Amino acid sequence: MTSGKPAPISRRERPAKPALTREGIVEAALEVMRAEGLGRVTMRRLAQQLDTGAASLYVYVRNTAELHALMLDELLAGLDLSPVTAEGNWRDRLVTVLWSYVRVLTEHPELAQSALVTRPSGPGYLNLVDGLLALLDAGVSADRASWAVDLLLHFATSTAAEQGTRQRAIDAGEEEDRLAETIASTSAARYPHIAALGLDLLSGPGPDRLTWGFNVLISGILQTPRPAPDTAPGSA
Amino acid sequence: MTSGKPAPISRRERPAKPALTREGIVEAALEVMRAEGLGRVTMRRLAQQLDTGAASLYVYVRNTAELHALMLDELLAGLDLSPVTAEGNWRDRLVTVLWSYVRVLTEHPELAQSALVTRPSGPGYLNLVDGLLALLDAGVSADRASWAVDLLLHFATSTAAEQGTRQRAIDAGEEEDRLAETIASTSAARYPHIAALGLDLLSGPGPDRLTWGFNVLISGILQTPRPAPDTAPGSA
DNA sequence: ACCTGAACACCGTTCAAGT
DNA sequence: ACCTGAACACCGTTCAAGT
Repeated sequence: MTSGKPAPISRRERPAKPALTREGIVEAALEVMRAEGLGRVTMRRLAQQLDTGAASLYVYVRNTAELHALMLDELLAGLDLSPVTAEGNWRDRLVTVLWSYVRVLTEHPELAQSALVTRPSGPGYLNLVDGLLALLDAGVSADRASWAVDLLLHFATSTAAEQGTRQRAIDAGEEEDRLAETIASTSAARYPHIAALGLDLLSGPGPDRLTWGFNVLISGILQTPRPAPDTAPGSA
Repeated sequence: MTSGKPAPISRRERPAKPALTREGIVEAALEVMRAEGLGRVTMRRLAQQLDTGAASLYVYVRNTAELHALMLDELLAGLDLSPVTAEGNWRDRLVTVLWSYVRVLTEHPELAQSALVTRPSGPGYLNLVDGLLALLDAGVSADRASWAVDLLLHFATSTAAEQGTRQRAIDAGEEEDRLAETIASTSAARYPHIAALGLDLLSGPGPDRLTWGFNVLISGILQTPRPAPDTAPGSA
């Protein structure tokens, strides 16, 4: 992706065997993921890709969870944060940045899922958070921005995790069908409100819905102050 | 670990060997989960618990994902939905029900994670959705309630998934420490807004924060109409 | 119809031993 | 210091064969 490495070890020929580095491992992992999905990014498969043994990877990466976190951060480092400093309505710019975050995660939905469990902490993530805070600065106080950024990213991440994995999962659509069937066959007596809504309930998280969600969150944030700390604020 | 196994095979005595059923399997799975965590609820471990072979389970359960969904629905069926029909402010009652949902999921956080991927569709879930719709009915139009219930459950589920798994994950706290360290050592130049907030950024999703989140969502929902369908509404 | 053993094709992680 | 093979302790799922 960056630049062509000029044949590092190569005793004579060989595709290179690029000498293990943390960065190289992460890059290879992203490659495998793009080609075969995160499910195939296992230590063993990855070692094979790098022409080494699985055990070697543990010199550079603590475990699979850390590997995933590194992969995600690499992706986040590629985000376009220019809207942060652009002209125009801060709300619109905020939504734009959030959308670009969701877009990245939706392309690699399994990573989104792992981000839900292991909170990222790399430079890519910190950059994003800092940008979002800058945008929120225009609209809310700092303490509220702190919770707000968490809420917004949380929503964005979990939406991506949900959507994406669902596309792939369980033979695409079968699940949807099952739910649709359930709703259709549901006695209006047992679940009256669901029956009344019918299929609208699963119109699914299209783009409209995500944008609506962002707007709900932002409006809500603007209207809801943080509660005053009740117990001593410094209590560990 | 649990108790001394009292002579297992015995053709005469025996605790019963309860004859496999879908319900029995789910129940046993919940037992194993409560005792050893969802990570240990594997087909093989479960089969062992039920004194049979792993292959036998596939007669009753399509795969591991379905098993997890069944387990979750069983848990949801136990929710207290009485606030739905109680007296009082609908917003408060809505938050109460959502809180009870989160409480269940937080006790079994790994299930929350799986719920994010495989949308539940059992009676327990439908019951909950119907109840939430009933509550929302007091405040918003039906079409908005449809999206709202999704958004609220989504937030609740992912919060539980995040919190819970994080407690266990990566040696409890190490990750937090790492992030805190990063923030502390962060040059205020590179991430000025993060530096300005300092540790408040990771004050963590305590109860206050979840309640704040629900209030943000509800306020936002009340203020944000669904967009008018732009393209032909019936387009597949 | 239900149940089973055995097999297939995998996993993450550790560790003693090599270079 | 880094790398490796081999081992440990597991997985989900399928399938032919039994009852």
